[in-house]
Amino acid sequence: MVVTRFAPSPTGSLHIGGVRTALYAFALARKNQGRFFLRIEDTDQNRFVLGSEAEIEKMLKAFGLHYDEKFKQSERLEKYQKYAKQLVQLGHAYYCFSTKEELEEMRNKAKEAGKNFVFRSPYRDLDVTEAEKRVAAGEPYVIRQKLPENHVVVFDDPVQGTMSFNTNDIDETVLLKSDGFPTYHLAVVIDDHEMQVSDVFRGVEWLPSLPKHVLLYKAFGWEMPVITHLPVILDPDGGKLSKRRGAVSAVGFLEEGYLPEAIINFLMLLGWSAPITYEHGEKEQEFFTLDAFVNMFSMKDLNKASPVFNRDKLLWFNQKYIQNLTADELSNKFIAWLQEYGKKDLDLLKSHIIKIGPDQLQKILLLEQTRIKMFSELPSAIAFYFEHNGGLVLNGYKQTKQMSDKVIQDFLNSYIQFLENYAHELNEMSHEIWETFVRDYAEKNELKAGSLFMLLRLAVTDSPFSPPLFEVMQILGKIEVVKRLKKYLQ
RNA sequence: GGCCCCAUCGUCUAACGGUUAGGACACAAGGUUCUCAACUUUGCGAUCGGAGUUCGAUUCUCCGUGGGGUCACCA
Repeated sequence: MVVTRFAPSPTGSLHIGGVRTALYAFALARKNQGRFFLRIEDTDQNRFVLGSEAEIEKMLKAFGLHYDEKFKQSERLEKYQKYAKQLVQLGHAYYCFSTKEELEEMRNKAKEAGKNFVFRSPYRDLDVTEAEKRVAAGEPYVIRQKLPENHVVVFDDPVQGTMSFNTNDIDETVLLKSDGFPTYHLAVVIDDHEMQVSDVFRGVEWLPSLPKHVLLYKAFGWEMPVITHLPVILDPDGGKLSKRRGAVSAVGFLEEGYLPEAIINFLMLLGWSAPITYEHGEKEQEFFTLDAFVNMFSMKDLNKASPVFNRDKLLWFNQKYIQNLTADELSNKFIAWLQEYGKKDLDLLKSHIIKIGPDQLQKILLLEQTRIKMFSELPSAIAFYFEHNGGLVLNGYKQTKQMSDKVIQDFLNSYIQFLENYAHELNEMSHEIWETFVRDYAEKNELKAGSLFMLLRLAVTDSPFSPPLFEVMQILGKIEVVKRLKKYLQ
């Protein structure tokens, strides 16, 4: 049975790269009707961040990456200690009494001398009973892995291919810390074995410590899972994805108003391509639902090179996903976003939205649907429906600068009259009647229709950019439109 | 610096050893249009360099160059 897991540590916000790792692990498990576990790697007491675990779970849920079971390493401490001691008995580990400070000094010396430092403890060949005596006497200690000398470890990775490492280049790493907690190296091996994990996905940053893990499996006599090292996601500026250009955490993207579906779709394509063949010149499919991805997923389509995180492309995906929302979805998701991630300064907007009701909100959002790329643009885009300043210089714009104040006043007056003479609400007026009025007026007065439209736009929306004017005015209603226009009457 | 890895348009990527090296994002120009968008058409644009192997290398091998990862009692 295929068993995969996602194993983040609760040391802060979940990185977007972590979501991608989880996505692949999830996909492999689901595709093969296997199991997908969440394992919280909380063995570092110093870096523990409260609330981090809850956030990880919340994100997995938001992205649709549902897990079958959850484990926590901190709840399994005795187990690690037991295995560490077993390793000592087997001669694959030893008690070490060197202090952190001593080690640091050795490293610094080697660095100054321009030499590479590969740690070999003075205690590695100490008699075990002797060592146990010192431990029993209360001396602080760690348990270190004992490596064979000049031994080549060969490993095969589905994505990275075959790699080999020499133990002479590798430190004898700590397996059990002096606080009794295991390090990652010990804990992963034990847990993956005990959870019967068949396939591991993790970042390439683990590659250098891979031989340690291989040797541990050997020492225990356990069968190894297939381990796949995923390339890191790079920043456009080089190096790891950095915060300078926007969010890097999963929540961060949700806060900015990206849809989980869009993010996950973008993430799929970052290092994976669909096994579909196309005709020469034919457009390729790049929209995939999670289910479609799971069905198509295969290790062989994973890429080895490190991709650069292209925010423009993500934004484009998000725009497309927003465009494809139904009116209900659009308003529901926006309201959910406002409630979940809307900051304090949006409280006023929230109350406005509640006041106008869902039908009116939907009309407003529909007009914005093709105009925004993420939800965070929406509050400022729709603010004009609720607040109106009316302080613009109407002929201060490219389309209106030819118009004198007199011309503007005349038009405003007759337009207001036109509205007031209309017996019903604007909803009942046809677009044609409205547009004909403006165009006829322009013609009679030798004006450009475009400049009149712009004039109205400026007066009604406080902005030279807005959704189609007539639809906006229909939403605002006759009374409100007239009120806004009258602010410009002298 | 040691060890490990990578290399196709600016970016994500496609291409049984044989293609005018394809698609997408971005960018530019045109169309549409009451503004901004959206939509649409077209354009720009790549096999890192050098040796091999081969009738023929983007594809295989080696060497350079460039980039990345990692060298904790962190994961």
